[in-house]
Amino acid sequence: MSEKLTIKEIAIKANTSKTTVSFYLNGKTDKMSNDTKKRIAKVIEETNYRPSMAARSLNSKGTRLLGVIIGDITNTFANQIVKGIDDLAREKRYQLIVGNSNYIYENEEKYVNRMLNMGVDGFIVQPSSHFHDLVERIKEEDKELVFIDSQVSMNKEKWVKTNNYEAVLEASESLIKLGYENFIMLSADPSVLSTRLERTTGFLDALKLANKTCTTKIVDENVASDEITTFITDELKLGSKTLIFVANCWLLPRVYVALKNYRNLIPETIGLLGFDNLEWTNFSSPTVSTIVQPAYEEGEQAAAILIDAIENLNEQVPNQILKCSVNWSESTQIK
Amino acid sequence: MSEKLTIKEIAIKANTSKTTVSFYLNGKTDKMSNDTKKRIAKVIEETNYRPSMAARSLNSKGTRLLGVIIGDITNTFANQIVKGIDDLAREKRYQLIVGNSNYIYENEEKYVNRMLNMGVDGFIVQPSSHFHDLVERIKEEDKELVFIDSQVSMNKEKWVKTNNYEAVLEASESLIKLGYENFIMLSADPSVLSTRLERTTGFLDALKLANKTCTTKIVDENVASDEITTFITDELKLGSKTLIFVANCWLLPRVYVALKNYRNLIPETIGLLGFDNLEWTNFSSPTVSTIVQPAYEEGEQAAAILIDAIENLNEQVPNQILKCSVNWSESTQIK
DNA sequence: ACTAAATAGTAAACCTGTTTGCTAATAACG
DNA sequence: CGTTATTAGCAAACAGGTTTACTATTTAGT
Repeated sequence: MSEKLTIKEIAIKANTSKTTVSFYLNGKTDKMSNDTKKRIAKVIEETNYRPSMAARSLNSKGTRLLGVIIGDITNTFANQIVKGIDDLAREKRYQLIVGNSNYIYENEEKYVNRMLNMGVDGFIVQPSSHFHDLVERIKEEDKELVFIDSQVSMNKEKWVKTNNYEAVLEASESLIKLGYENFIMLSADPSVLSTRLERTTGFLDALKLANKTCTTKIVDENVASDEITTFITDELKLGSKTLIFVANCWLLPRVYVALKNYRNLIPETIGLLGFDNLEWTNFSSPTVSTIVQPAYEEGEQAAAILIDAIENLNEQVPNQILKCSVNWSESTQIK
Repeated sequence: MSEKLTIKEIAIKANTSKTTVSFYLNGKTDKMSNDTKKRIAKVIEETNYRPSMAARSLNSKGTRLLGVIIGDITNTFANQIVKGIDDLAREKRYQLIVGNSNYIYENEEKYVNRMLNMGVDGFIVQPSSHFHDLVERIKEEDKELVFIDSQVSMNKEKWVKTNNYEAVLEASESLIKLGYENFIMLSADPSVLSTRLERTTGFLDALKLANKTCTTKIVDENVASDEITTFITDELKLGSKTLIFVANCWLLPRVYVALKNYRNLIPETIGLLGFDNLEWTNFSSPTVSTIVQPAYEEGEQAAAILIDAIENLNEQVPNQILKCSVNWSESTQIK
């Protein structure tokens, strides 16, 4: 079927030239008679003509594509971020290309290259700590970059994040006051993601201020549930009030399962504090207290900053720190 | 900085012609001396040259972009589908562009147009019932299309789905045998999505076979929780065993909350059967029985079929019906 | 040794829009 | 009325690759 129509055919049908049609399509209609405009509009309408993006972006006018690289899109937090980005991007007529890095440098590199290939106008990245080298590559090609959630260098880049450190510090302090004596922290490798480091440091600093110590376990996503269960069981010094802080949302369910036989001790003897707005923590018994990040807003902000940079406006304030809130629930006593 | 290099410069540096470099880039190296190959490889390596996708796809060679249009990316089911598609696509060097339709025709249309603009090589779509008109538009442009989850016309299109009807029918029948007398069904509008219709029909057919009747409530995503709570409360004829079937994953938490004051009656007096693999149903108390679709596999299959069609291979069998399983849990008695 | 076939490589046309530089035609001005 | 300024519009060059059609050089075959 589709003899795919080109701007040339439109021009012929509208009895004008390619140039004029092109101007029309790009809104440069100031030097154009109403009659011509109408003729072109009519033909475009009738033929349902849509210009080829490929040909357009050949002239390096930009592709209206944004590259989004995020650690794990299957978790709710990342999901909401992307939704926030997408909603704003769509409003501004940009389209997302999303990549899942699993926080692995090789994947980040692969996506950066691919997205540069495709001619994205800019990047929003939740970077692993190794992303550093890729920043240069992106800058070499004059593409804009906004970090989200985590960051690599505070210096020159644009970013949006949440106050992980302060939020954990404050929440921990208020829990310490409730009389917990024994502390356990579980986290994924803090050297991989700056937010992880902020969270673990926040917790440890709170303990330090209160002269408490803590047992820490660093795990990765492949950790066996058994291993966590064994660890938790070993570390629970029953009799002394224990607070368990789980720094990553995907880790929380595993810890929760490990606590299966101790649920009746929650929250009096065992306190549990997690991260992020997970649907199930509202339905579990007991429900779980979590520190909640404004993920959707984070995404919106990042998109606004990026698009602003791409279009050379200077309206958005870069580098925003958004505040977390705490969803106090049954797994911790309330002050 | 970046004097962006073109194939011409590479050719000059490698002391050869554009043509030869182009052939090299596309793997047409059969008629090429090893020496030439090495020279080109070296220059590309040194300069970190990457050809412009825009220029490439101008020659209508395809963009290696796949358009994915899905109802609601924030639910786990859709998420797993997209992950399945993405994993396979990445393996085959395709890139996804994902759009959220919210099951609304206008959004579907917008995304189809935009993705056609961008020159995607094909579509994977979870279509609303109104998608019909867009099928033609896609076919007019000779793009491939694979429906996933839902479908519009059984006739000519390719699709991958799960056996919603049979799964619901069987699960319901086995529950009816346990002695439930009173039946409640909640669903989103079945006329919008074919899977919804299959599920509701499956449930009603099971009841019909057993000579039972059912109270049905059709809601949309904006329904107030209060409304559901009131409905549930009104319909629960305590004393007679009641089975509640919730046909949509996003609806289940709202119903669950509505049952707050009746949880001790579960599962003896009240049975609850939901849909999809939701993390929280494993942590709630009681845990919830759900019919689980093999979402990730569905995505993989769809991607395999689509890519197969794009590349004109005929290796994949189109039109697969994957089997659901049931995650029997505490919200229903077990046979 | 001489033709036919295979090999290695290239110049030029092409894909579809955008942008530049120029030309008529009309309007404004003195 | 003649000259300049403005308006409306177009031909041609261009963007960065791919593909076609053709040439020159070897190799193979008899």
